[in-house]
Amino acid sequence: MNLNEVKMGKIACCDKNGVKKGAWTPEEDQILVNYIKRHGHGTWRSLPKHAGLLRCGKSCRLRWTNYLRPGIKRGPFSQEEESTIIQLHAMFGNRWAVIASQIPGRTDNEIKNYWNTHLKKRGICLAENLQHSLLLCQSDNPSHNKDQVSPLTRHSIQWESARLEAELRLSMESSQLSSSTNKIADHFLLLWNSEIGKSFRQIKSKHEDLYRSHVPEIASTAKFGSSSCVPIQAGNINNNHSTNMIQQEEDGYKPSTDSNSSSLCELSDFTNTVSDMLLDSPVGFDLDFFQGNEDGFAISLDRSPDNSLMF
DNA sequence: AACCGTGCCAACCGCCCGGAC
DNA sequence: GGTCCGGGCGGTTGGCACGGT
Repeated sequence: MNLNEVKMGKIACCDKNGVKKGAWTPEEDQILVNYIKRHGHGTWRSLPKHAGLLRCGKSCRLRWTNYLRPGIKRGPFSQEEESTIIQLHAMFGNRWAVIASQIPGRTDNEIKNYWNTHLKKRGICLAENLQHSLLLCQSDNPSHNKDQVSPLTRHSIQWESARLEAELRLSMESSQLSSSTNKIADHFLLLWNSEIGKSFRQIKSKHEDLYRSHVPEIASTAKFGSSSCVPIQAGNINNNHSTNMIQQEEDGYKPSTDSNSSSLCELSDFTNTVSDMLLDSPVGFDLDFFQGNEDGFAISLDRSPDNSLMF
């Protein structure tokens, strides 16, 4: 057992087999890189022996794919990458490999870590803050009648709170999805990368800009929510209006009929096209999975009407 | 200066899937 | 059809860094 393993706090159970564990040294990295450059990785299990490394093949593969492989992007995530992660996570849950495949230079491990340490926490904090704000508005201050709270604010809080809770719930439940969803995920990736997916993201951006410009108090704090951009209908929350975009408010805001209606038309067209594509799905899932309605369309990953994912 | 708590992230572990036999 | 094996994936662990007391 070497010093490094002692520092790592791990008893090298494989030491008796001559297999080293723990952090990789620069020397080991160099050996691995040189070998793969010359011979390719071949069979991972036999690689350590041929390369002269005292590691198991699995460890070599992990080190290569997550750290040494060319094209790995280090450093902080950009706004765009973050937004993509959130959107894809809303669709696929904890399927990090699928998400990573859409973000060049980032590994599944890195995305998983980023989600667990940054995004998930941010989502929970925001949801709690919003719920707290709502409670304060409604009960803590007797002189502060809830009717005096701006409908826009109240509606926004309800909306964001409900959506975040549902999004978090979905992320937890997604781990329980059956393997049949793999093919569904593939199909969604196809859509995501198509022109349709591209235009869908543009349309969504339009709605977000509209939303942000009229809900500054939410937009300024709701980085998670505003960038995730995948409003979700929460079934177990008492919010009667959460599925409707904010339409009428006391501050005189009147949504632009033109931009709204054209966006809705685009969304409607998008929905129809997607439905057509999904009819060709090799998986054969029923269309309860993907429903259109007057509010737009919904993707119900668990096929429960109470947990639909609203676009 | 020492200790403690917390966040980050590289690495490990165990399970699962698909291909070969 | 059953078994074995390699590889991939997601969850978890634990050392390090850093800030607060």
